[in-house]
Amino acid sequence: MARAGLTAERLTRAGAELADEEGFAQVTVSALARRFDVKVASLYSHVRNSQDLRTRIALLALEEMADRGSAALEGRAGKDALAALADVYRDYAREHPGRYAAAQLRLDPETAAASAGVRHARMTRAVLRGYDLTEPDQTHAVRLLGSVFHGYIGLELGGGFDHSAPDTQETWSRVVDALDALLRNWPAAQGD
Amino acid sequence: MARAGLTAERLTRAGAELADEEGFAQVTVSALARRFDVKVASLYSHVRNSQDLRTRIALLALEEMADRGSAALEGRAGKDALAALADVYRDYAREHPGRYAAAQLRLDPETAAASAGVRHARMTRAVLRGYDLTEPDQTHAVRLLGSVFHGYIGLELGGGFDHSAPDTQETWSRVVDALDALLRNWPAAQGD
DNA sequence: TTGATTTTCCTAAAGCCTTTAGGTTACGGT
DNA sequence: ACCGTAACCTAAAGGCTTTAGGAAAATCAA
Repeated sequence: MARAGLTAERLTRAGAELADEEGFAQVTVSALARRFDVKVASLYSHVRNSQDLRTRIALLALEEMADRGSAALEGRAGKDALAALADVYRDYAREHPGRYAAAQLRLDPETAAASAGVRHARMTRAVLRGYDLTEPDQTHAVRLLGSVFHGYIGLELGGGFDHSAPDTQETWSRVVDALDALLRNWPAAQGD
Repeated sequence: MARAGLTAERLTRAGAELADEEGFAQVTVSALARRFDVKVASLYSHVRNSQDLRTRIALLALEEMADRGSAALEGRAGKDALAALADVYRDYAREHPGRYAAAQLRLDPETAAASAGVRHARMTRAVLRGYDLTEPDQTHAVRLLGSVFHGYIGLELGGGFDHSAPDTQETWSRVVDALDALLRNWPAAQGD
């Protein structure tokens, strides 16, 4: 019988689609085998195990987001850049909730260091170059931006904002405005 | 042979401990049965199913956090209240990572409405009373605070800050300072 | 073209988790 | 003491993961 043409890449891609359609938690070796109409054991020639599969999807998502981020940041600076990067993350999460969830997976240090995660860190710092922050404050700001993006998207995707009134798009712009105002006027360290 | 004295409550509590020790994902009906030295099927008299067990743990965590929050907010206002509430969440997450993870579980609307989640929303609004925000802005601010708390704690717990320099405690205070400054000086809606 | 080699995919099987059905047995109340 | 109601158990089916080892397609050489 003809072969299915399995490949780590094709499996990863199909896994990402599965994640977006059914949720990242539903990405299993078995489900993927069903998609390719192939026996489960066959996948193990291409992917080490279930964890490996999920990690590959995470890396794919990080890469895709980083690509979008780079493109969005080209030729932008200041608030423009901030808003662009923020939208990249939010839009990606809305278009690809499963992939976005995958990207939150905790990677072991070496994998993380070799991943597109470092590009993300660089991009955030690039945005912050548009503001006047001293070095230690820049790190605090990187963490704050990461927290807001990750936190907001997580809550919005999880339906945490479903039962309150103003629509989430409005809040999102106001949050970006607020971050811009904050970075433009970053408070000095408080005396104790 | 003597009975184990199972109860939905005891199972929930033990499940919460299991979550803190091994991670929320490792909370399974089987693991819990092993803890009580009881056959798996026995748990199904007290808990509807695996999902039900996890939901109960989530509700417990929400309740515990709300209790801490109420206590922390008593007699505080303004930045003091903001910092206190922020610390409640962060400290709880650090002490009880599994429970905290459980609290992120997406609940169906009725369950959520009957949960301590509403107390959390009330507490955040109470903190915001210490700042001068119009009604729609207050909602935006509620969402921003939720995002920052949830986002920061998620990243810190996930080890997202492990590989950068300043310690996370320092960043946390600066983030709270920043939020206070921001709320004190909330930017008006931007013209387009 | 054909034979050897490699790679792909399969069968088989063990282990763990979930969930349901139906049977015992311990305990509390009368 | 006895009786009914939990509480707990045995049994079994179904799903996912992972490994071991076999069969067949594709590749490449002579």
